[in-house]
Parts: sequence; structure tokens; C-alpha cells
Amino acid sequence: MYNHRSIEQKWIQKWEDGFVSYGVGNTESEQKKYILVEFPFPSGAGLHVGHIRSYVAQDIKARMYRMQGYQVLYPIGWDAFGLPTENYAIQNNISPAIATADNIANFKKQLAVLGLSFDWSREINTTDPKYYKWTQWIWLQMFKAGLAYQDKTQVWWCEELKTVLANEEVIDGKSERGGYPCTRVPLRQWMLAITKYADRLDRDLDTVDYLPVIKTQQRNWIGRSEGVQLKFKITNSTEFVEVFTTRIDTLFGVTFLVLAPEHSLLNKITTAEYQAQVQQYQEQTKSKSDLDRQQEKDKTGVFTGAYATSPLNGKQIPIWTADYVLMNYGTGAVMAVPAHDERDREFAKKYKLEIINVITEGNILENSDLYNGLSTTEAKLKLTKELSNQNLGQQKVQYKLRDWVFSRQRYWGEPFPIVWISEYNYRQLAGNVTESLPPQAITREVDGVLQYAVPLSVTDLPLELPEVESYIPQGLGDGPLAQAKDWVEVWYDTTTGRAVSRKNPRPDNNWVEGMRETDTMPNWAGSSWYYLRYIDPNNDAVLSDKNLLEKWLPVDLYNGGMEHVTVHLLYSRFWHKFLYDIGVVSTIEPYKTRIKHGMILAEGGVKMSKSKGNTVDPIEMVELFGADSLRVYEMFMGPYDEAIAWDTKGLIGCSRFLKRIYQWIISIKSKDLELVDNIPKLDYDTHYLIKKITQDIDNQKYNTCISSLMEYLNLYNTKDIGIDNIQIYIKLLAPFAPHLAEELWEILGEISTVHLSRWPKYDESKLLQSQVDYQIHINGKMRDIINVSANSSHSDIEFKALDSSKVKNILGDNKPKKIIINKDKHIVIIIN
RNA sequence: GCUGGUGUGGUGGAAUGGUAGACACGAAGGACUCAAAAUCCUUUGGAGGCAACUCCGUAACGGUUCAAGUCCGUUCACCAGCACCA
Repeated sequence: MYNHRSIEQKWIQKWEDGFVSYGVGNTESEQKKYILVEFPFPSGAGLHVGHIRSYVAQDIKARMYRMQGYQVLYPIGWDAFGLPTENYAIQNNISPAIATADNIANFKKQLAVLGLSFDWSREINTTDPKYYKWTQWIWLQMFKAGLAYQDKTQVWWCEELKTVLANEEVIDGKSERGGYPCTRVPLRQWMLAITKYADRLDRDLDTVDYLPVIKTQQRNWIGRSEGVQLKFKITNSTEFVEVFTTRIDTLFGVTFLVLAPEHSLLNKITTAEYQAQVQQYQEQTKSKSDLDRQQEKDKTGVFTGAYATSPLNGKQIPIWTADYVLMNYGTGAVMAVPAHDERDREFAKKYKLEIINVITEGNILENSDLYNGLSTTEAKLKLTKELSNQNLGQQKVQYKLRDWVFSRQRYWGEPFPIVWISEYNYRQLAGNVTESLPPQAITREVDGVLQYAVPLSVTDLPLELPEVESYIPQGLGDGPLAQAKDWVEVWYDTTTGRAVSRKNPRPDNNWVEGMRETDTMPNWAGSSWYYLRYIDPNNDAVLSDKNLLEKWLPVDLYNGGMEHVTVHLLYSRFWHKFLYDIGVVSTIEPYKTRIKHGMILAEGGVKMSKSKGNTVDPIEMVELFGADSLRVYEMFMGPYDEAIAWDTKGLIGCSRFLKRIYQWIISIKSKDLELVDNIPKLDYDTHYLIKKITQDIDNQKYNTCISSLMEYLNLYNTKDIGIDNIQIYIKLLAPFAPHLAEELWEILGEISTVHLSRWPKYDESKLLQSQVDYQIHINGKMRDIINVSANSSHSDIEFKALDSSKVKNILGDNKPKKIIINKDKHIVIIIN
């Protein structure tokens, strides 16, 4: 009897004892495959069946490639910083470090029974100071390059989590983690200038092989649009209002301008008469949450009393302010063309503003002076040129993408390697420090005193998290690190950039008073570059050896969830491009191919959740049915990239399938391998199976791999089919059910592991048959199948087809009008 | 609203433009058993027929084609992402 428990335990032990190893050095081949799965966040909940789906799928690939002789890198690690651990730690009154260690230990224990061929010698952990030393190092390079800066802007604040969040982390006004309400507040934060890379992040998508839906989503998020930025002179003033438009062809249809209520020009241009109503409107807007502003159906706004002059025809245009214009896109002001823009039209109708049609149904300009009769495309070109000649406007590319809010007022993240010093001390900087400064000094004001951000010396990295008394966040402003006085207050060496606690005596006159930054980095920091560290996980001198990076990059296949497309995937592409610019990596993109996995839902098609009590514990499934059954089931359940509901019955079916394989091999063994290869179809079927599985694994079609293996078993498990074929079958099974395959391999008398045996190659000549079936289609309907020898002439085939009694019956007295023969497939007879 | 995607038996799903429903689950019947479980065998889209077989059938309607689940158009439904982005 097939006993999954004893077989799996036996092989887990033997593998651990060195029977097989999955390091990259198993082959002489220079060809490599770097297969990456998104590393898990080690939550207290333990492994989810969804984790297993993607790990097993890529494990299958890794195993096949290894057997095909590639050098395969298939690593795993822990994305362990972040809010959930911190919240868990606060609730249980333990340190996040201990909670993380516990959770990782649990995850590892669970992963160990699944037969995954990860190279554990490369395990990484983002919370390990040896790791985040390099996260800090990369950030320092960004600081020096001027990409890291501080800005006081409207940022998302989550009161429940007591921290700011990035745009990407707020969904429908709620935090991505936990679903807590968020509000917009003006706060000074560390930012990363990802918008400087917007163009490349968009354009270089052309060079990678991502699923179309992933590219589209990234493109939408980056939101590139080409248009014209132009100036409207304010009448009776020297000021100009700048607007951005993608429809410069509608310039003569502009009947008013709208400024966002936060626009800085607003107060300057508003006439005395309208001052009060504008101010009231601004106040009103401020008190509204973003959510309110979004949900409001009716457009509102007020007139400012001011007018602007339209650049080409001198027309006087009233200036309004309205909250449907957003301050943080474009210039915060728009030229309103009510005839050709739905929002402007709605506004114009409500406030009885003029509407001028300038584009005909046929996309030709009208009411546009010299430009009448031009197509919109021509008009865009000419108008852009004219405005540019008059110095009133120029072509401009605008992005929806915003800079990345990069600080959190929480404990469990990487500390910023930054010290704040006084203006006076800033002027004393010398040597290495000055070389590491950004082009523009970064300052903040504390109690009316200006402070300057200066970088910590690389020799001081990693800057480790201090012990604190409480991990509870403080509210707007300071994070928990601010309490660690001995850590925060330092002596800073103005010549080397090193810092020591002010508990110590001041080393010498070069050392000045400083305060460490007390915000921490968001959890996306460590995951932005982890694929580089796997390549050389223990290097202390550089983040990864240059030659090894050359060898392994780009990642050949990156598997992850759709929820990371506009967050992690975009961020890590940005970091990679930056590292390319400073010469650390030599590819412009980190990931050659990106695929997605589908979610596993609870029975009934709803999300699994603890509160609903509908979760499936994968480890319990392993105990009941075995890891191999679980693996096979998760691959068989449906197309890999689609969401699918769990069904334990299906798992039982897969377990039966493995049992039958086992029985089959045992029965063969009992016949002392006296096997005869006497089945004519066998060669064809075996080579067809090799081809099918090899290709399907490459194309993530794991479900049809399993059905092919089942079909083969159904056909041949009652026949004596020859040891060669059995061996091939076990090799093909090995990536899917590694424990069982290893056991069967041993039963067949093999002494070394099946997992490093040669993957079978299919022989095209075996896929050619001497006799082939032709389907006879009459007027498109399949009517008969005839079997003819493969080298028959067309006229032979035709003769035989017309000789079929079924064909004769249908044809009757009709003469075929035309006969088409598709080689080895169809004879198509057309009567009418 | 915009963008992308998906609609196939009782269920999960298969199908380079060429036998729709592979494979599996479930169900029904049978064998083994004192009985049950496990296992094995048979049937399983609908309608008609004793049968060979025939007709219908892939969300709806239309089109291209000798031939459409597959390609094109329109509509409907559902899923995902974005959402006053000028």
C-alpha cells in the first residue's frame, strides 16, 4: 500500500542528509535560469494554501530545468519588516524581532514538508542587520543623487495605524493593511523621486515580457499623457496662470479657467469683491476629506472676479476655482472647454458659462480663426508650434505617478542612516561627508531652528534599530524611535560621517551635536532589491558581487500576485534602474518575465479568512493526504493564473491517482521487470507525453500536465510496457510529486536521485506514425474517420474517403465540388 | 465612466479555426464484503430511436469561413484595476 507518510518522511530525511542538493553548482552548463517567487511575509497565521500554489508551480519549473542541465537559482527568504508583525508584537507585548523570529521558524517548519527545492543556503531576511545594511546603503546612494528628499505635502495618514502611507498603500481611502480609514494631512516626509524615472518605467516595459494585464496596469498607474503646457496672462496683472492640456486643438473653445482651491495664485488674483467667497470656498474644501470630495456628484466652485487673456485671440476669460481640479496633477489649473470636456460642460451648465463648439462631428476645427478646417491632429501640431514660437507654451509630458512617500512613524522598519545637525555645523562639513551630500541640502525646522540632514558614513552601517521601551506609535509626528534618547542624540563626525551616542564623551572638535532621524523606511524598501542579494547573500563588502550579478541577471521568471503590480513591482523596477545608473547592475530591468498566480479561495468562492472560519490548513492536508497529493492537487485544480475555489474532494482524487501509480510500479516490480514492449501505440504515446509535459511546464499549464499523466496511467497501468517507458514516466512525474517519484525510482533499482537525472527528450520521429487517421468533413461536419498509411498519395486518400460507406450515404448522387486535404488531419469534402 | 479580462455539463475544467465536454470531482447502477470503508467495473450535456444512428448544444444576436467555443461586430452578465488625472 502507498503510505505517503513513511515515504515522505524517509525522503525528506535522506535529502536533508545530502542525498540531493539544489545548489546552483550541479552542472557544468553555462546556461542559467533564475526563478523567483515573491518572498513571503512571515505572518503569525502560518503558511496559506495560496503560498504553496505558487511555490510548487515554480518548484516544478526549477526541477525540470535542473534535470535539463541548467544552473538553476531558486531561492527563498523573508520579507519580515512591516506593520502586521509590529501590531502583533504590541498586542502580545513582545518585541517585533522575537515575533518575527518565531513566525519565520514556524514558516520554515511548514515549508520543510512540502518537497520544495529551494536553495536554503541563500536564505535572506530583510530584518537582519546584515541585510538591511545594504538597504540603507542603497538609500544613501539615492540621498546623494538627490532622489531622496523631504517635502511637506498632503500625505495619507492612518490614525488607526498611526503612520503615513504611500499612495499605493491606500485603496478607496482605506489602508491596504487592515482596511482602516485614512485622511489627507500635510506632513513633512521623506520622499523618493520615482517620478524622475516615470518615463523609463513606462518606456522600458516594451523590453520585458510581462503578462499584458500587468503592463497595462503599470502603464495606467504611471499615467503618461502628452500635451501642452501653456500660459494665460492674467488681465491687469503681470501674473500668468499655467495650465496643462492634452487637447490644445480645443484652445479656441476655452471659455473659463479653473484653479484648484489650493492653488497659490488664487489669493493674489482674486478681486476684492470676491475675496470673501473664495476664502470661504477654500475653507470649505479643506474641511472635506478626499473621500467626500470623490463621492460628491455635484460640481461646486466660485468665481474669483479675475480674468485671463486667451493667448491667440485675446479673448477675456473668467477665472474660477473649483475642487474638481486637483492641485497635485499637472499645474493645478485647467483651461475649461465645456463643449468638448464632460466635466467642464457639467460645470459650465451649472454656472451658466459660455459653451463654444470648436470641433465638428468629423473632427475638423471650427470657430477657431486661422485654424478652421484643420483636422484635430494637424491643429494640435500647428497650435503647439505657434504657442512655442510666441513663448507661451511648450510640449509637455505629464504623469499621474506621484513621488513615493518613503517614511513611516513606526518601529519595525529600517532606520534612516541620517543625522540632523545645525546650520552652523553643516558649514563645517569636510572630506568624505561633503562628497556624499545631495545637490540640494535637505533641511527641516524644529522649534524655529533650521536643521540639515547629513548622511551616516558607510562604515557605520548597518545602523541598527535601538531597543525602545514601547513600540506603540505616538501619533502625528514622532515614531517610537524618538523615545530612544541615547540612540537619537549623537556626536556626528563632520569629516567622516560617523556617529556615536552622546552618552559617550565628545571624541574631538570635529564631532558635533546631532539627532538621528526617527522615522523608519516602509516595508517596500527591503523587497525592492532582495533578488540581488540572493545572488550573493553573504557578501559583506558589496551588496552582491559584480560578476555574479552579471551572471544571474535578469531574473528569468518572476512570479507574484496582482496586488503588487503597482507597488512592489514598480518600486523594485525603480530601484533597479537607479542601481543601473550608478553602475551596480548592468541590466536596465530586473525581471525578464513576470507572471501572476491566481488566488485560492475558500469552498464557495469567497476569500479565506480566519474570521469566517473557512481557511484550509495546508499542513493538515499534508498530514492527511501527503505533500505530493497536495502539490498535485494544487496544480491540477485549474489554470494556474486564475482564482479558484478550494475543494478537498479534488485533493482526494489526486491522492487516488498517486496511489494508483504506486500500485502500478509495485505490480511491475513483482513481475521481476520481465517486460515486453509490444504495444504499437506506446512509443508515440510516451514521446507525446514527454513533449506535452515539457511544453506545458514551460507555459505554466500545470493542470494539463497532470491530466496527461493521468491519461497515460489509465491507458497503460494494466499493460507490461517496458522499463524504459516506466523510467520516463517517473522522471516526468518527479517535479510534481518529488517524494513518490524518488521512492519509485529506488524501487526500480536506481541508486542515485531521480531529481538530478536527465530529463527525457522527445524524439520527433517517434511522433510520426506509419498509419494516420484522417477525419472526413463534409460541408464542415465530421462524418467519418479513415486510417491510411502516412505516405499515401492525395488521390489514394481521396479514393479511400469517397469509398467510405458513410460518405457514400451522405453524398448520394451529389458530386463533390471540391476536396481539400490537410496533411495527416482532414479530408474536407464540399458539396454545395 | 475608462482600461484589461472572463462567460463551456450538476461541479473544477480540456480543446494549434477541424470529433465540444479530455482529465478529475460528484451522482446513479453493479462487483467484492455479514456489513461498511477502500478498491474495481459500467453509465453520466439535452432530445429522439430497439438499434445502427439522427438532431440540438460553448451568455445572446448577427457576420466571415467548406468548417467557429476559438476570428470579427453588437449586446448582456460577471471579475479585476483605475477613477473629476485636464
